[in-house]
Amino acid sequence: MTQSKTTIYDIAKLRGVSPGTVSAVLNGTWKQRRIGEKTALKIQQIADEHGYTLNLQARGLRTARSGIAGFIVPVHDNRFFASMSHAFEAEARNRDLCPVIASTSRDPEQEARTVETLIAHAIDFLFIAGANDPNTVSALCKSANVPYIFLDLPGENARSVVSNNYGGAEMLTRKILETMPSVEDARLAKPYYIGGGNDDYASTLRLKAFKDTVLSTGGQLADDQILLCGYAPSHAESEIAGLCERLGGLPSGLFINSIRTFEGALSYFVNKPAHFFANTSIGVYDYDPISAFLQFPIHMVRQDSKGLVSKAFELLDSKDESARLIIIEPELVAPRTIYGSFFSDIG
Amino acid sequence: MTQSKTTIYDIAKLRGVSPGTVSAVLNGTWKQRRIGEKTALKIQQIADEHGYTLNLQARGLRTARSGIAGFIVPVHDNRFFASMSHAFEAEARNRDLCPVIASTSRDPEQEARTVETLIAHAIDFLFIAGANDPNTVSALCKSANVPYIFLDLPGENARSVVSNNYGGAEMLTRKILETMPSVEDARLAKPYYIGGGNDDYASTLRLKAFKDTVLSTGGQLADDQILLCGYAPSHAESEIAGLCERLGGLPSGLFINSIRTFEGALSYFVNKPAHFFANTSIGVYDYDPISAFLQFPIHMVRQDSKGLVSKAFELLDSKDESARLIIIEPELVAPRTIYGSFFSDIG
DNA sequence: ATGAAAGCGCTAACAA
DNA sequence: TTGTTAGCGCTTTCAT
Repeated sequence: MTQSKTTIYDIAKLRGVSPGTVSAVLNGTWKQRRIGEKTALKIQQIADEHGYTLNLQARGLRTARSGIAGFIVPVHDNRFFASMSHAFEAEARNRDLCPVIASTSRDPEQEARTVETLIAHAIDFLFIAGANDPNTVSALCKSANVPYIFLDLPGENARSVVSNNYGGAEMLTRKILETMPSVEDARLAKPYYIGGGNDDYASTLRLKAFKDTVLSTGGQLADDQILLCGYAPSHAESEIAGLCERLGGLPSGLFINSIRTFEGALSYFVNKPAHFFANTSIGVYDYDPISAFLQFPIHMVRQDSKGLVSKAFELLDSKDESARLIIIEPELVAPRTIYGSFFSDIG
Repeated sequence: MTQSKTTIYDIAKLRGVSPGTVSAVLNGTWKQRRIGEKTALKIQQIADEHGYTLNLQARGLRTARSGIAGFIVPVHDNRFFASMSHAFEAEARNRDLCPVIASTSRDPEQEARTVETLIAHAIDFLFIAGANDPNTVSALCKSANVPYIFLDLPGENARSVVSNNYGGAEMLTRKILETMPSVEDARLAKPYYIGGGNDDYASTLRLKAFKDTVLSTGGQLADDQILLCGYAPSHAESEIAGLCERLGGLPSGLFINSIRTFEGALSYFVNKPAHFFANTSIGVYDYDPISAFLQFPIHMVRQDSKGLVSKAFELLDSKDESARLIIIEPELVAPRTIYGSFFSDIG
């Protein structure tokens, strides 16, 4: 493999035509350039024989576009974002673009660098899901004149498509309140909220919805009902262990803010007997298909990842570039718990 | 935003120096070019003020490399592949490369097109996980002189890093056989295998390991113990429903070939009472954290996605380009089922 | 310590 | 119906 790559010049020379002709043939514009079919065929054939491969960097340099559609996610190993990636890929392919997906590990600096790199590759447009530093992203895209849309987490003064965190949390809280068994012990007879913080966009809205809904339905709400322990499963585990020990059992209602928090809770639950779960109603703000089959019923909120992506593409198509926020409704998923005979009344 | 992008020429003119100088300053080679520090600083400043952004396509065209590391996965929304993507991103970033991840939806044609596109962008190297048509991928990369490594599914005559499917399935089968409760009914007292096909690389090995292990431990093995129903959860659901109806219950051993097959099985299990699961031992060839907490114990195999990726990078670094197959061991994950009191003896 | 200039491979406007 | 040519923005060798 000492021979360097074949270019249109090589082919032109081989066939005794001009590079321009070869170019036209190879990129499909030869009909409008009214190039003879025999020439075209022959050129194609030579290209194939010599294993010609297009140099997209050269084309991109010339045309000032790359045909790349960029998508940035915080992490790949997360159902919600992975599902968005999937939808993004499909639609980008539909449009004959090359989807390029990058992740930032939630690091603002890496986010900025990634955006810069993508811009430097002359991407056609950029979607950013769960941005860490929306303002910087906005500034970079704007100055490079690259169309961009935020997903899941909105940017100020930019086009954004987000999930209805408030509405979803309200639904979930209502469901928990509805199905909360009545218990004697006053300290147990209250809904608790666990997981995440109050600093990120989504969690702030969810927590507010939880509070509003509890209060508006005449429930009590004290500070000790809110356990902000971040997203790490291990923290959630110790936090919920502490709670259950303080209270002497599971509270009758539990709003769990993410699937990772839930995993932590499960680690604590693992040693508990079945009756431990008899007097509680649990909701998780996230979706996982297997959680639906646990021995106790879990109410889950599934965000519409496909819907988010497809709306973002609609926004991109509408030439209206004014900032606007589109809100997509999530869905409440009922438990499918195996314990039909036991819990079905509160399912 | 009518002004077009700033280039090194603009900056050169602004400062009254030559484009070459600006280039050297902006790409960090100015020290070895022995350019004055004051000049360098000034040029940097002008670049910043004018929002200069590098054009990587131009650089790539010139240098014939792009600084892009390519990774192809079949799908994004899958724990195993998502985890590999994550590891890939991290390591590529470590090396100051831009990680680009694309998926093919298991479509060989899309796979080929994606490889071509990435090659056309002059990627530095390519990893392909779960390739659909390894031979085509090999041919394309080889002819473009792009280093490439297969992951999870090996290519003929190419460097590959794969999971030990045979060994993993053997472990899992052994564990199932060990923990299989003894039952009266002869038709139930056998291990069954469900899910996938016998055409793809991984499944072939797993099935073979299952058969070998069952036979080598003196077990019986008839055709009806093997249910190849593909990967769709819905197929798995009806298949397992049929099986349980034929047998009058769950067999005492069940080898489930993938998490999606398992999801299908759960859909059938959902209406069953607890005693339905009393006399069975279930193993799943895949890992899911929440499955570990189901009411009946699930033995799982977790493939070492990080290990696969890191070995692939090692292979890339070793300049030895000869084809070789590296095998990574998966891990058997014990159940953490909540039913400690009930199933702990067979856990 | 810096400038000049060639050229990476392709496209597209203009000629012929 | 095809050829010619001028760049796209950057790097890099050779001058100075």
